[in-house]
Amino acid sequence: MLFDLIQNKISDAIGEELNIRLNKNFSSEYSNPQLSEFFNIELPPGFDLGDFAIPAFRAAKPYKKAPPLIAQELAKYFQEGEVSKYCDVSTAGPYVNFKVKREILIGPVLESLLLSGDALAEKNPKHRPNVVLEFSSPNVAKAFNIYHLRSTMIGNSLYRIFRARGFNPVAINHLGDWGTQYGTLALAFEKYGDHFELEKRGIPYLVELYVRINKEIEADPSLGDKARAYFARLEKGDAEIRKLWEKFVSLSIKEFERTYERLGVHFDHYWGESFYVPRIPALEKALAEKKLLVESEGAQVVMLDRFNMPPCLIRKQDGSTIYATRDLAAAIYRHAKFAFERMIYVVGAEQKLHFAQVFKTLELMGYDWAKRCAHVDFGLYKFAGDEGAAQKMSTRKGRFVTLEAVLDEAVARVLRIMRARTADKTAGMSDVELGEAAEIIGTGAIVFNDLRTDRNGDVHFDLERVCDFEGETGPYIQYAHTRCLGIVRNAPAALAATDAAALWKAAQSRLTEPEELDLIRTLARLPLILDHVLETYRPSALAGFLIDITKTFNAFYRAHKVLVEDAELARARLALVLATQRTLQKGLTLLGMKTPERM
RNA sequence: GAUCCCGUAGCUCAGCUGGAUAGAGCAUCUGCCUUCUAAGCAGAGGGUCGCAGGUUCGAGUCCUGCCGGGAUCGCCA
Repeated sequence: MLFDLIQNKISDAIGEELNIRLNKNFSSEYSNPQLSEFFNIELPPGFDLGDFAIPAFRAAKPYKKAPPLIAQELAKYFQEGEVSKYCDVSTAGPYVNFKVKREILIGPVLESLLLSGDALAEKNPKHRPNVVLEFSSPNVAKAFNIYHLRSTMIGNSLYRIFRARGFNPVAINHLGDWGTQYGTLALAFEKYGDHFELEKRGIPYLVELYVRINKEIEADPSLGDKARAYFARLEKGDAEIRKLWEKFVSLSIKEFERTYERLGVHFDHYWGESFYVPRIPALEKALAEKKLLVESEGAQVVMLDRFNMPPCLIRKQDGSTIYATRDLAAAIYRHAKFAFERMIYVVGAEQKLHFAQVFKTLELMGYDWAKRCAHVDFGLYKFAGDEGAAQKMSTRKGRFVTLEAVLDEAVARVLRIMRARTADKTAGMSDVELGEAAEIIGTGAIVFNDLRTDRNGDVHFDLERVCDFEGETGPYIQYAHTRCLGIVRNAPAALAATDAAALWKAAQSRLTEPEELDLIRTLARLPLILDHVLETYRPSALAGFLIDITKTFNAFYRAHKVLVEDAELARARLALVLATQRTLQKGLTLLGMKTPERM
């Protein structure tokens, strides 16, 4: 997009002058051709200083001059060069600061921000490389609990941002539909299962059975062997167990899809683990041909001790496969199918070793694309336990919080708040509209709380706190967005009818206040932030950025009235409000959140 | 025991990958609805960035060693 180019153009121009023009003048004196070693471009701490900066510390030694002196000489060169068309160049002690000129901000930058939301933040190269994203991947016959939200929303957000930035993402839901646990469940169902109850209660009933059988296995380990035997039968194609398993899978997918729809999450493929089972023989053949497969303690494994890792298990003692086997087959299949530029696994940090083993095994098999696979890991959800200590969830122990219950609670609280508001705020809103808004705000609060936390750490989840809806929350951003919409709605007909070109023109002559220009500067950083998210796989950076925009907008909102008597000034500020509204909407959409019309 | 992650205000977290005086939110205190939505805004107090060394012009950020918390370490996923 346009302001994307401008940001790049400015920083490129700075870099270019650094390396070519300045080089000529400085290098003869100091005989070092690589100025970029001594100078780097960075962002200053505040807009009052500038939009870009170059510190002069590192050059002090080779040039044998004090940093402030170097900064001054450097600034002089920039002031005479190409960059001075876009920026005011000044020095502040040892720093050279570049402040984008007002006519650039209210010119091309604002113009591009006024484009429709779809064009905002987008990059459209001719070639769109495939990026495979595996995320969410809940286990069949288990509740979709709040812990799954991390993988689901991080993956969903990356999916949306990849698409916006010129990639072709492929979303795969790697359902946990295979493995010993289905032997365990089949055993439980055979022991005390009831088809009538299953039809009536669905997944919760299966979860109950699962918790019950695990308690028994703990007391009687021989039952565990029996469960493994059941899975071995399933894998060999035992018709009776297979039929039961299929029932569990279809019931589960139906339930998951309800949740995905509520969250606006989309998958291109539901390829669970079982999907890759037919491809395992070919995998084993390849492993054997490369002489990687060895027998150890009765199991078939790939030894990784050279790399300081335990062996990667391919087949267990009882002859059945294990998740690593399926992950290997899956990776090979996906590469053959998509020739991906990157493949990203959004899976919890507790599986770090597992993915290290899988990637290493692929590498040993000679697949150079193993380097392009990444495990995007994240921490746990923790709850305040009875003793005040954070507690980990465990389906086996029956300790979990279902996502549905959390979302419902948040929505109910929002509804209560909305109903308690003064009549004029929700005036004209029917019960249905009220309900729809509450759904958007409530789920948004939960989603935002999840995404704003850096994925490296654990999420301390406290429903009371999350549902406070004050301060830096999802509703905070949605609220600013509805304020923007409110201004547009309240604009007199003549003003509202103004087209984008006229708005932009008004802005060019009338936007002068610092709050107005800072808002444009902030909005203009969206593309930089998005690319940062894709480098680090951290949607939390986007969440934090939306908070920044909201704060800056609220400061503007408080300081200046938009719909003023002076029609031209009103038009100018309306342009800014529209730019903010579109940026916020785009940002929230990329996080997987919706925007209510009123709240 | 080994490997990896985390430790920043009373609580929950940012800190743009080494730069300008360590920032928010919650909680506490003080102001602001006759101005487009107060789920908001402005302000105050609160810090030896776990501890000790090291690298450097410069360290919350990098390296080493401790301390504390968590995850993982072959037949679960």
